[in-house]
Amino acid sequence: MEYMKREEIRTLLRKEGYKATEGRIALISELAKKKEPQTILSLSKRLKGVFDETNIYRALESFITSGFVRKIDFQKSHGYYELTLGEHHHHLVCTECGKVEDVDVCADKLEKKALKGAKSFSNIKDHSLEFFGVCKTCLR
Amino acid sequence: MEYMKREEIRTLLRKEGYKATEGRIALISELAKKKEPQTILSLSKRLKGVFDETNIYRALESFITSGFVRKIDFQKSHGYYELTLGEHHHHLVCTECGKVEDVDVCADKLEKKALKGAKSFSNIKDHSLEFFGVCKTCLR
DNA sequence: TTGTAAATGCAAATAAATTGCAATAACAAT
DNA sequence: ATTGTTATTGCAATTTATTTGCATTTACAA
Repeated sequence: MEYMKREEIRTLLRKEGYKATEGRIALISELAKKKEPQTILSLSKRLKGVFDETNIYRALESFITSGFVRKIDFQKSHGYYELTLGEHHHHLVCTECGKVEDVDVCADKLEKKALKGAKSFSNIKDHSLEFFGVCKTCLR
Repeated sequence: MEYMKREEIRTLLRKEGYKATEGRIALISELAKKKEPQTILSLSKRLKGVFDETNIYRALESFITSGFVRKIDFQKSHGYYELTLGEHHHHLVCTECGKVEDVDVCADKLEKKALKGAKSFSNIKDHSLEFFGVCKTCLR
């Protein structure tokens, strides 16, 4: 994801059964602009006057259910959100400054293995995988 | 972790540079009693009169820094915490009812691989890995 | 014992997420 | 194009989660 055309976003929304409103289009557009996961606060600042915080919460929650947005935990008291369109990927996060870098590893195989060993589950829909360390800058 | 002796907890705290206070001992003892990650709310109910919520937050935060507690994301608006003593493990979580099952897979190897490909990091200290699905009970 | 720094409890503040509801907009069906 | 229906929105108010400040207390080294 780098940039998404308005029509592309409208199509996505309709396909998932949503009305293609300005607010939701703008939200998805903002998510698509950056490849790092974003906070509600940051999104709501950039969507001021277009889509308020309450609705960002509501939209993101439903998008997560639909499966094209993912909530990510960076060990903070608030969540981070990103589109799951395109290549699914994971992150390496600096525990000092919060810097985020994408990593090109994935737990697909582990997911299969985990499902095999599972007692109470017959399916796994998704997984989260984040790595934590101290970045080179903070190391001094 | 199943159960930790008082002296064992005191030793751990001292080793990590903390004063072995009743509150912290009780907190760690509660964490050790269950193998599922626990919420602040649940902990603070069980520690009523012994260690208040504020201090549970403070203690857990410092224990995370020390490395023997981990905060886990189950896609809720609040955190879950567990001891990382003993075998490090991951979870399979029901997105409907919140049921948690331990899984016996780990991303150790992926961690090494991720570090190799990392640009801004020269070390990785930890990782989180959670699987999400719908449990058999909720499937009806 | 006792001094001292760390830890605690309590109150209050801030931040994050959720809910209710009347007004509005999207879009399917005319 | 117009209209009716229903999802969606904005706003205000709540609730829940987390953090901070500070005076008092406690652990423990000396």
